[in-house]
Amino acid sequence: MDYKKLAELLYPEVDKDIDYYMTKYPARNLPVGAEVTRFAPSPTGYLHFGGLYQAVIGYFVAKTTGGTFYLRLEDTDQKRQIADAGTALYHALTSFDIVPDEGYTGDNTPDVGNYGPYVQSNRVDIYKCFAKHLVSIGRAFPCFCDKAESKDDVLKRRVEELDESETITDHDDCRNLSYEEVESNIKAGKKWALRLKSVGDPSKTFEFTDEIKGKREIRYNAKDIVIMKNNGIPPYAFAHLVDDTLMHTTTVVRGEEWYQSVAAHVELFDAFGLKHPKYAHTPVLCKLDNGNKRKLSKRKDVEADARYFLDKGYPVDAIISYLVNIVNSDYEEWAKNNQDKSVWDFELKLSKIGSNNPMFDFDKLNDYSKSYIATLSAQELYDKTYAWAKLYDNDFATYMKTNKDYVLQVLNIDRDVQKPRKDIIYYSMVKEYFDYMFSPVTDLTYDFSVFPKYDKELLCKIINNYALSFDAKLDKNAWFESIKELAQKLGFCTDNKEYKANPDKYQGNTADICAVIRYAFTGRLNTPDLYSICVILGHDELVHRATYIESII
RNA sequence: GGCCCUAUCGUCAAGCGGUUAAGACGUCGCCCUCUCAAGGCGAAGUCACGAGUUCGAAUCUCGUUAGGGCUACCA
Repeated sequence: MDYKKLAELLYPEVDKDIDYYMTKYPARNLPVGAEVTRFAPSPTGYLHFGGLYQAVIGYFVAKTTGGTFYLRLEDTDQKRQIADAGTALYHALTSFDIVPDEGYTGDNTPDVGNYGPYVQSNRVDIYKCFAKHLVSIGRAFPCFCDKAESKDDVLKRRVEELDESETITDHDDCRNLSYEEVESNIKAGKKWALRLKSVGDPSKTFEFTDEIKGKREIRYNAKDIVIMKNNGIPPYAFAHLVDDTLMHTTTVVRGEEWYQSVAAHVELFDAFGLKHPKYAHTPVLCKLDNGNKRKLSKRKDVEADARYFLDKGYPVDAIISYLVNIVNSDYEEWAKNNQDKSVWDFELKLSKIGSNNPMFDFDKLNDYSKSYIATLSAQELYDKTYAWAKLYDNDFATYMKTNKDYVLQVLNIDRDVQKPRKDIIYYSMVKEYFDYMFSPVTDLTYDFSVFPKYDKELLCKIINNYALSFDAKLDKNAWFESIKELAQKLGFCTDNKEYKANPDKYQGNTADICAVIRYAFTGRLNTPDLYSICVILGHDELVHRATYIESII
C-alpha cells in the first residue's frame, strides 16, 4: 500500500506538513523546571466545581514552578455544546481569581498568547495536517463503518463479544481495506472516520509514571481508536496530542476518568515519535448521598455549579484555600506558619495529592470562610460585601453606598478586637446578620412570649428605663454598671453566685435583663456586643424603638 | 461481563515494617461570659474483612467485600 497516495486521497486540501507547525510554535522560553499546564473544559454548561478544582491544581503547579497556565476550549463535540458557555466559563474561572496567562478569553474577545488558536474548532486545519501525516506513515486508515452507538449499545455489544470469546479484537475491520476499495468508497461519497492503526500488544505492559499515582504498569493499547470523526473533527485523544504538543504543555492535569486512556494516548504520541507530556490524574470530587459516596453531580447538587459560591458570596480566597487543602493537606500547617501570606503563595505539590476521591465538606469550607472573613477589617469587609452586592443585590449595594459611614460602624462591631467573631460565612449573610441595624424597627418581627416570666408592665419598664437613660458617652464598663443598677432597681440579681443559690428570690439576673434589652432593640436573642449596637443606634433611635415596642407587646 | 483505581475517626487526612496511630473540620463537656460567637482547656471517635510473610503489619503479599472510574465517531 502506498500510504502517501492514500494520504493525498484522504486529505488533498492539506498542503502543509507537521514540521511547519512544529516550527511555527517553538518551545516557550521558560526557566528549567517551569511547568506549562492548562485548563481545557468543554463549553457544555457552567463551570463545574470539580472543574474549578482541576483548574486550581493546574494553576498552582504553573505558578509555583514559574511556568504558564493557559485556557483552551475543547469544543469538538458540537452536539453537547451550549451557546455562550465558553464565555461564561471564562468569566466564572476568573471570578475565582484563576486568571490564565494565555489562551481563550471568551467568544467576543481575542485569544491571548502565541500558541493559538485556543479554541479547538478553530484548529481543524492543524488536526488535518497531523492526521494526514499519520496516514502517510501507515499508522492511520479510513473507516467507513457507521457505528452510531450510544453508550449503552457499546456496553451491550462489549458484553456480548466477551461472552462469545475470551479474546476480543480491538482492531477495526476497515484497516485491511485496499487503496482501491477506499478510493471507490470515497468516490461513492461514503462518510469516513480516521482510525489509528494500533500496533500495541495488550498482553504486554510498559512502565508509566503518573505524577499523582506514581509508577504503574499499563497494558499496551490495541484499539484502533478514532482520531478524526466522520465530520472531520477530532475527538479528545487526537486533539490532546496535537494541542498539547504544539502548545508545549509539560504536565496534563486531568481527571481520573482519563487514566484508562493513557495507553491509547501514549501509542498516539509514539506513532508520531513525539514525547508525551507528564500526566497527573486527579481524584474525583465526591459527595455523601444517603450514605453513599458519589461524584458531585450537576443535576443533583447546587454546589456542583461553581457559581453557587459566587452567588452566595463566599470569599474567593476561602474557596481556593479549601480546594488547596483538599489537594495538599499540609497546606493547613503551612498556613499556620505563614499567617502573613495568602493561599496564593502556597507551593502546591502534585506528588502530595492523595489517591482517594475526596468528599465535599461544607463545614470545612464554611470554617475557612468564617475564619477568612474574621481577618478582614471593617473597611475590607465593606469593600468586599459591596462588590458582591453590586453584582447580586443591587438594593443592598445602594443602601451600603448611601449609608457608608453607618454601615462601616456596624461592620466594625466586635471586629476591631483581638479575637474577632466568626459568624459571617459569606457576604450575602451580612445583610441578614445585621438586619436590625439596617432595617427600621417596624420591619422586625417580635414575639414577646419568649419571655413568659415577665408581664408587659415589667418588660416596658425595662425597655423604657434603659432607652431613656442610655448615654452613648458612657464607656463599656460604666454602661454595664448602669444595667446592673437598673437590674437592682427592678428586683433582678446582679450576683451570679447568689442568683444560682436563690433563683426564686429574684425576677431574674443581669443576663435576663440583657436578654430583654437585646431582644427589644434587635428582635434577636443572640447578637454581637450589645453595647456597640446601642451606641451605634444612639439614644434617639433607642427611644424610638422602645416606643414602638411598647405599642406592640 | 472485562479492565483499572481506591480503602486510617462522621469528613479531609499524616503515616512508607517497631508511633501512646499526628493535625484540621464537625460533635460533646468544662472555663470565660450580657446572649451568641470567638477564645482557652478537655473528651469521644479510625487502620473494611480474612489469610499469609515477619520476632514484629495501618504499612508488604494474596484473597474477599465495598466505593469510584473506564470499556463512544462524549469530554
